[in-house]
Amino acid sequence: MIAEIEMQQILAQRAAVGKLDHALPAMPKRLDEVDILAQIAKVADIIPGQCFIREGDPAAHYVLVTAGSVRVFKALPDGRRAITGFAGPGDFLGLAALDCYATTAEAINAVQIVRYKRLDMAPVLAAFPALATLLLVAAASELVAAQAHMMLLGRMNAREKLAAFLMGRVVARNRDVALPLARVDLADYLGLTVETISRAFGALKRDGMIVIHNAASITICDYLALKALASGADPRLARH
Amino acid sequence: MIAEIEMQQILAQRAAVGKLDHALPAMPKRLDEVDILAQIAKVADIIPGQCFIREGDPAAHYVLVTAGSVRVFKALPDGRRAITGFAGPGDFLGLAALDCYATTAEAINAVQIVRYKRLDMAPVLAAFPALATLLLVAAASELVAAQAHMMLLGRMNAREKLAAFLMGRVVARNRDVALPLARVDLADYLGLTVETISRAFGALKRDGMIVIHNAASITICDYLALKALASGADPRLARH
DNA sequence: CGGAATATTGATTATCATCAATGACGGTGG
DNA sequence: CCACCGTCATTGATGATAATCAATATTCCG
Repeated sequence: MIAEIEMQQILAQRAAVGKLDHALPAMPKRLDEVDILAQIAKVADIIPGQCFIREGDPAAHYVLVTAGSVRVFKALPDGRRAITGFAGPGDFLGLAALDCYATTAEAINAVQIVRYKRLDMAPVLAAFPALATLLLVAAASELVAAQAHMMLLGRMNAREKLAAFLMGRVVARNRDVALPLARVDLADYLGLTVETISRAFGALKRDGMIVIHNAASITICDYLALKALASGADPRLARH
Repeated sequence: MIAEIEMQQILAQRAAVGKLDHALPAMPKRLDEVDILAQIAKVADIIPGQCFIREGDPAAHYVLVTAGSVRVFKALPDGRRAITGFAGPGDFLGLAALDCYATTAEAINAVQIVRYKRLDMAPVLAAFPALATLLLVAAASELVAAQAHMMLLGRMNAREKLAAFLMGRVVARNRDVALPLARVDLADYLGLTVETISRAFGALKRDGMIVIHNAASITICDYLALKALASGADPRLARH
């Protein structure tokens, strides 16, 4: 859900290495930025399950994910959890923060990140406005995704939520969808329980919209029906 | 929910006038920005109920609200609606847009706006990086609010949602809360129906947390209890 | 004052959560 | 290689919460 800005990824990966790649002809104008960014960047490896951004902590860094998958969430005192999104290579974390981080970020598997000190960013942004534009686009993308998700959480039923999620994971025209996440995470992302997720999967299967190979892999059969469901054409389509 | 950046407001209001205010000593360094902004700004008056940003339309402008209240929402084909936020003077709209606007913006009452052509913004941002930072902060604020709202929509029950909304509308230590919006809007904002909103109000009243003067004005009695409810300390606190 | 729009209250139903049990999967160690 | 155990996913039975449908109250304006 967080925008994948490939240029940022390129910048960060080079920053991660800690030196410039003068040989790359595609973006010779960016070298200075990379140079400066590299100076304020720190690479870190995160082990699966580890949390590397904590809700409420002072927001000291922007964090770029360069490898692995991350779940981003908020939690209530009594343990209820809402996953606000997932992040992968090229995604920026820490954009949604003022003084403190608003969310917690946790590694789903082995993750590599690059931290940029926020304080040090100001002069960089001033020197390289294109970078500011990139950050702005990244923030805008997240915002667009967040708004779509608010509609999903507030106004869609279980089957529609699941259909929308599945549609969002379709790559190209391939109808095999991979679900590399646990049911708990899916539930906390869609605002449901694991049991309801299971039943919604079962319902979509019964209606011939999908085939379930196993918990982590399904195939879409009736693409149009699933799409109609996901787009909220009619809540009655989503019954039983 | 959308950040109120007073400097932006100042800039826009001056831009709206269409000329510079050389007499203001507080921010003499900003005059050039204002000058340029004024050239790409267009003021517009919006009558109550009118829609001035439409979901799906090409995102041609950034829009700054200078007067009045705005509701920002997404709609499904069958009419279901999710209000993603409200905007007032000083709030920026159109940040959450890539190619097209992701949401619709509608005037609740008489509204005045200033439109800035997106295309024309690029050189301005390049020339005045501080402006880019302001936009970034505005986007970050919206993002923080959006994430909090996702938690609310996905994981809170009706009474908690209402309590959280009320807490968010408390100004200073004043316990009189104004609700200048219709129940339908509140319902679409909290992901509930008007009936459930009514009953949740009734429940909070029965529990002695609030006093309801009329549909548009309540007073908080038990501030701590309401706050505990709003922060999601325990869902059982929210029963009956 | 009257009538429309809005809000509340009541009765019932639908959806989803909860509690509980079973089943599948994956890794470990015998 | 397979039995065992723990985790995760599914299925079932029941209950709670909120939606829906319907009827009244209230407010807002002309």
